[in-house]
Amino acid sequence: MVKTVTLRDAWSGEADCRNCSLRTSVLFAGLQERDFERIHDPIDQFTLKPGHALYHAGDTGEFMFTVRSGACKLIQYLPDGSQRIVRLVRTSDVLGLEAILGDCYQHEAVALQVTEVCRFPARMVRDLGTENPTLHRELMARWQRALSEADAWLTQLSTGSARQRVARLLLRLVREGAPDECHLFGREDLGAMLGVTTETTSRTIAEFKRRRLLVETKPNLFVLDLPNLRRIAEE
Amino acid sequence: MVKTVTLRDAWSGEADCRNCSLRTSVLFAGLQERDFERIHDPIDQFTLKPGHALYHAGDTGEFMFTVRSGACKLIQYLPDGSQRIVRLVRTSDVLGLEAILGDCYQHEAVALQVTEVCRFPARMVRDLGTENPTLHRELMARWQRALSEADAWLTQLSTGSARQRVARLLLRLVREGAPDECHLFGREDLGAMLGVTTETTSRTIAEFKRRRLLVETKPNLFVLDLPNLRRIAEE
DNA sequence: CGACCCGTTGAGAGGCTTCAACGCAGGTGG
DNA sequence: CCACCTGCGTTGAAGCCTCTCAACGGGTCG
Repeated sequence: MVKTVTLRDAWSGEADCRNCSLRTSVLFAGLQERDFERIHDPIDQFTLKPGHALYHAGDTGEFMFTVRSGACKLIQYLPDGSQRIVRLVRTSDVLGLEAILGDCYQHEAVALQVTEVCRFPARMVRDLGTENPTLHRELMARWQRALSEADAWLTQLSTGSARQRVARLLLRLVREGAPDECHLFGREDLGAMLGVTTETTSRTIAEFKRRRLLVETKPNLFVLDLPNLRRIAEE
Repeated sequence: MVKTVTLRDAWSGEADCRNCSLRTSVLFAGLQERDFERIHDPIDQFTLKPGHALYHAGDTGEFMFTVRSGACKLIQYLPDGSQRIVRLVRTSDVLGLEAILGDCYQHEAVALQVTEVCRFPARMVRDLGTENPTLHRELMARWQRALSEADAWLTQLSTGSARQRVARLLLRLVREGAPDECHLFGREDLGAMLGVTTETTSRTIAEFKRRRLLVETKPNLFVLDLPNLRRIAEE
């Protein structure tokens, strides 16, 4: 299911951070011109196909990544072999923070869609971070955000009935810009995010569709009935 | 249930960080003498009784805390009013990391046992951290540890049958020094950690006791049958 | 002694899982 | 070009697990 791909195959060019279109929202937002001059290692861009892994749990973490577009799931495996998705990483999020500490990756990172990422050496961030207070702060903020996300997954997506969980997940998947639209992933992945089976997920979503809480406009693109979904999520 | 206590009532003295018995394992492990000279604000110690809150979600986070002994639960509430325990904080752990960023507290922190904490201003850590690479690194490591804990709670304690969850929680509660002993909390708290009801938790633990997987030596102190509990946890 | 909290246990209902089957789409190969 | 296969979403039926509501006993504290 998960294809192990050499990143060589996915290479799509060298990044130009100074002129990055995400420059304001990205980890390096606070860097000045003199900081960029200190970046000597090349920063590469990659394009991942759905199902392809960016890294595996236990790999030595030499690199960190910024997601430019698309989405990745962070997976942890249970002793019995089943998997649980512990977080989603989307545009402008950072992958592999643990590499700064020299830890190995804690999850398997797998693309859910076509996903573009920038890769940079963790050592570079470590060095810049000790001298640049803005980056230092930004790093802590990223960790805190990841932690808040983790807590939210526990309280919102792993608590309550399957119907509530699905509703809460749908509401979390909408993005600014299209506040009532939502792109859905495969039922198996949704189930692994919610801690329920594929069948239960499918049944619940099918029921939502029948009740017009979800309307499929294009394949896998849904318009949400926000008020009623919120009601279900909270009841 | 949760008593809101002014910390004034729980004050138990001023800390002497230089001679702290936890000095080597605590956030300030890397501080040098010259760093301590820069600490002018007093660092107070408090002793909390079970059920008493250290801070509430949404409070402005001015302080951080180190747990010297005991244990606190970090609670988040769901829209319907039910609560979920998202993490435990125990000896030498840090509470309120988010305060460094100026965020308000994300959880309600409530003592599960008699708990001693040291309180220090977040601003102090922020200032020391920007100039002290060791502390800087230690802070990131603390965040990473919290994140790993959060992921583990999701995959181990919120996945699988109630029997598996209880077994995994028991195995997580043993501490170095007494590798097969474990102090249990109230059934309601255990349930809130596992995402199951009080009754299910009670039934499961009672069943474990009947099957001799748990033997109560003192009130609420249990000796564990590690091999068999591991088997249940992983099956 | 009575009130209360907490852990335990029972009975019934409901929800989720499990196992199985089916249809549909896309891709492959004859 | 079409038959075939495979992956995925859906649906059904049965069984099990967990929740819900309720009751009971032991302990503590006023």
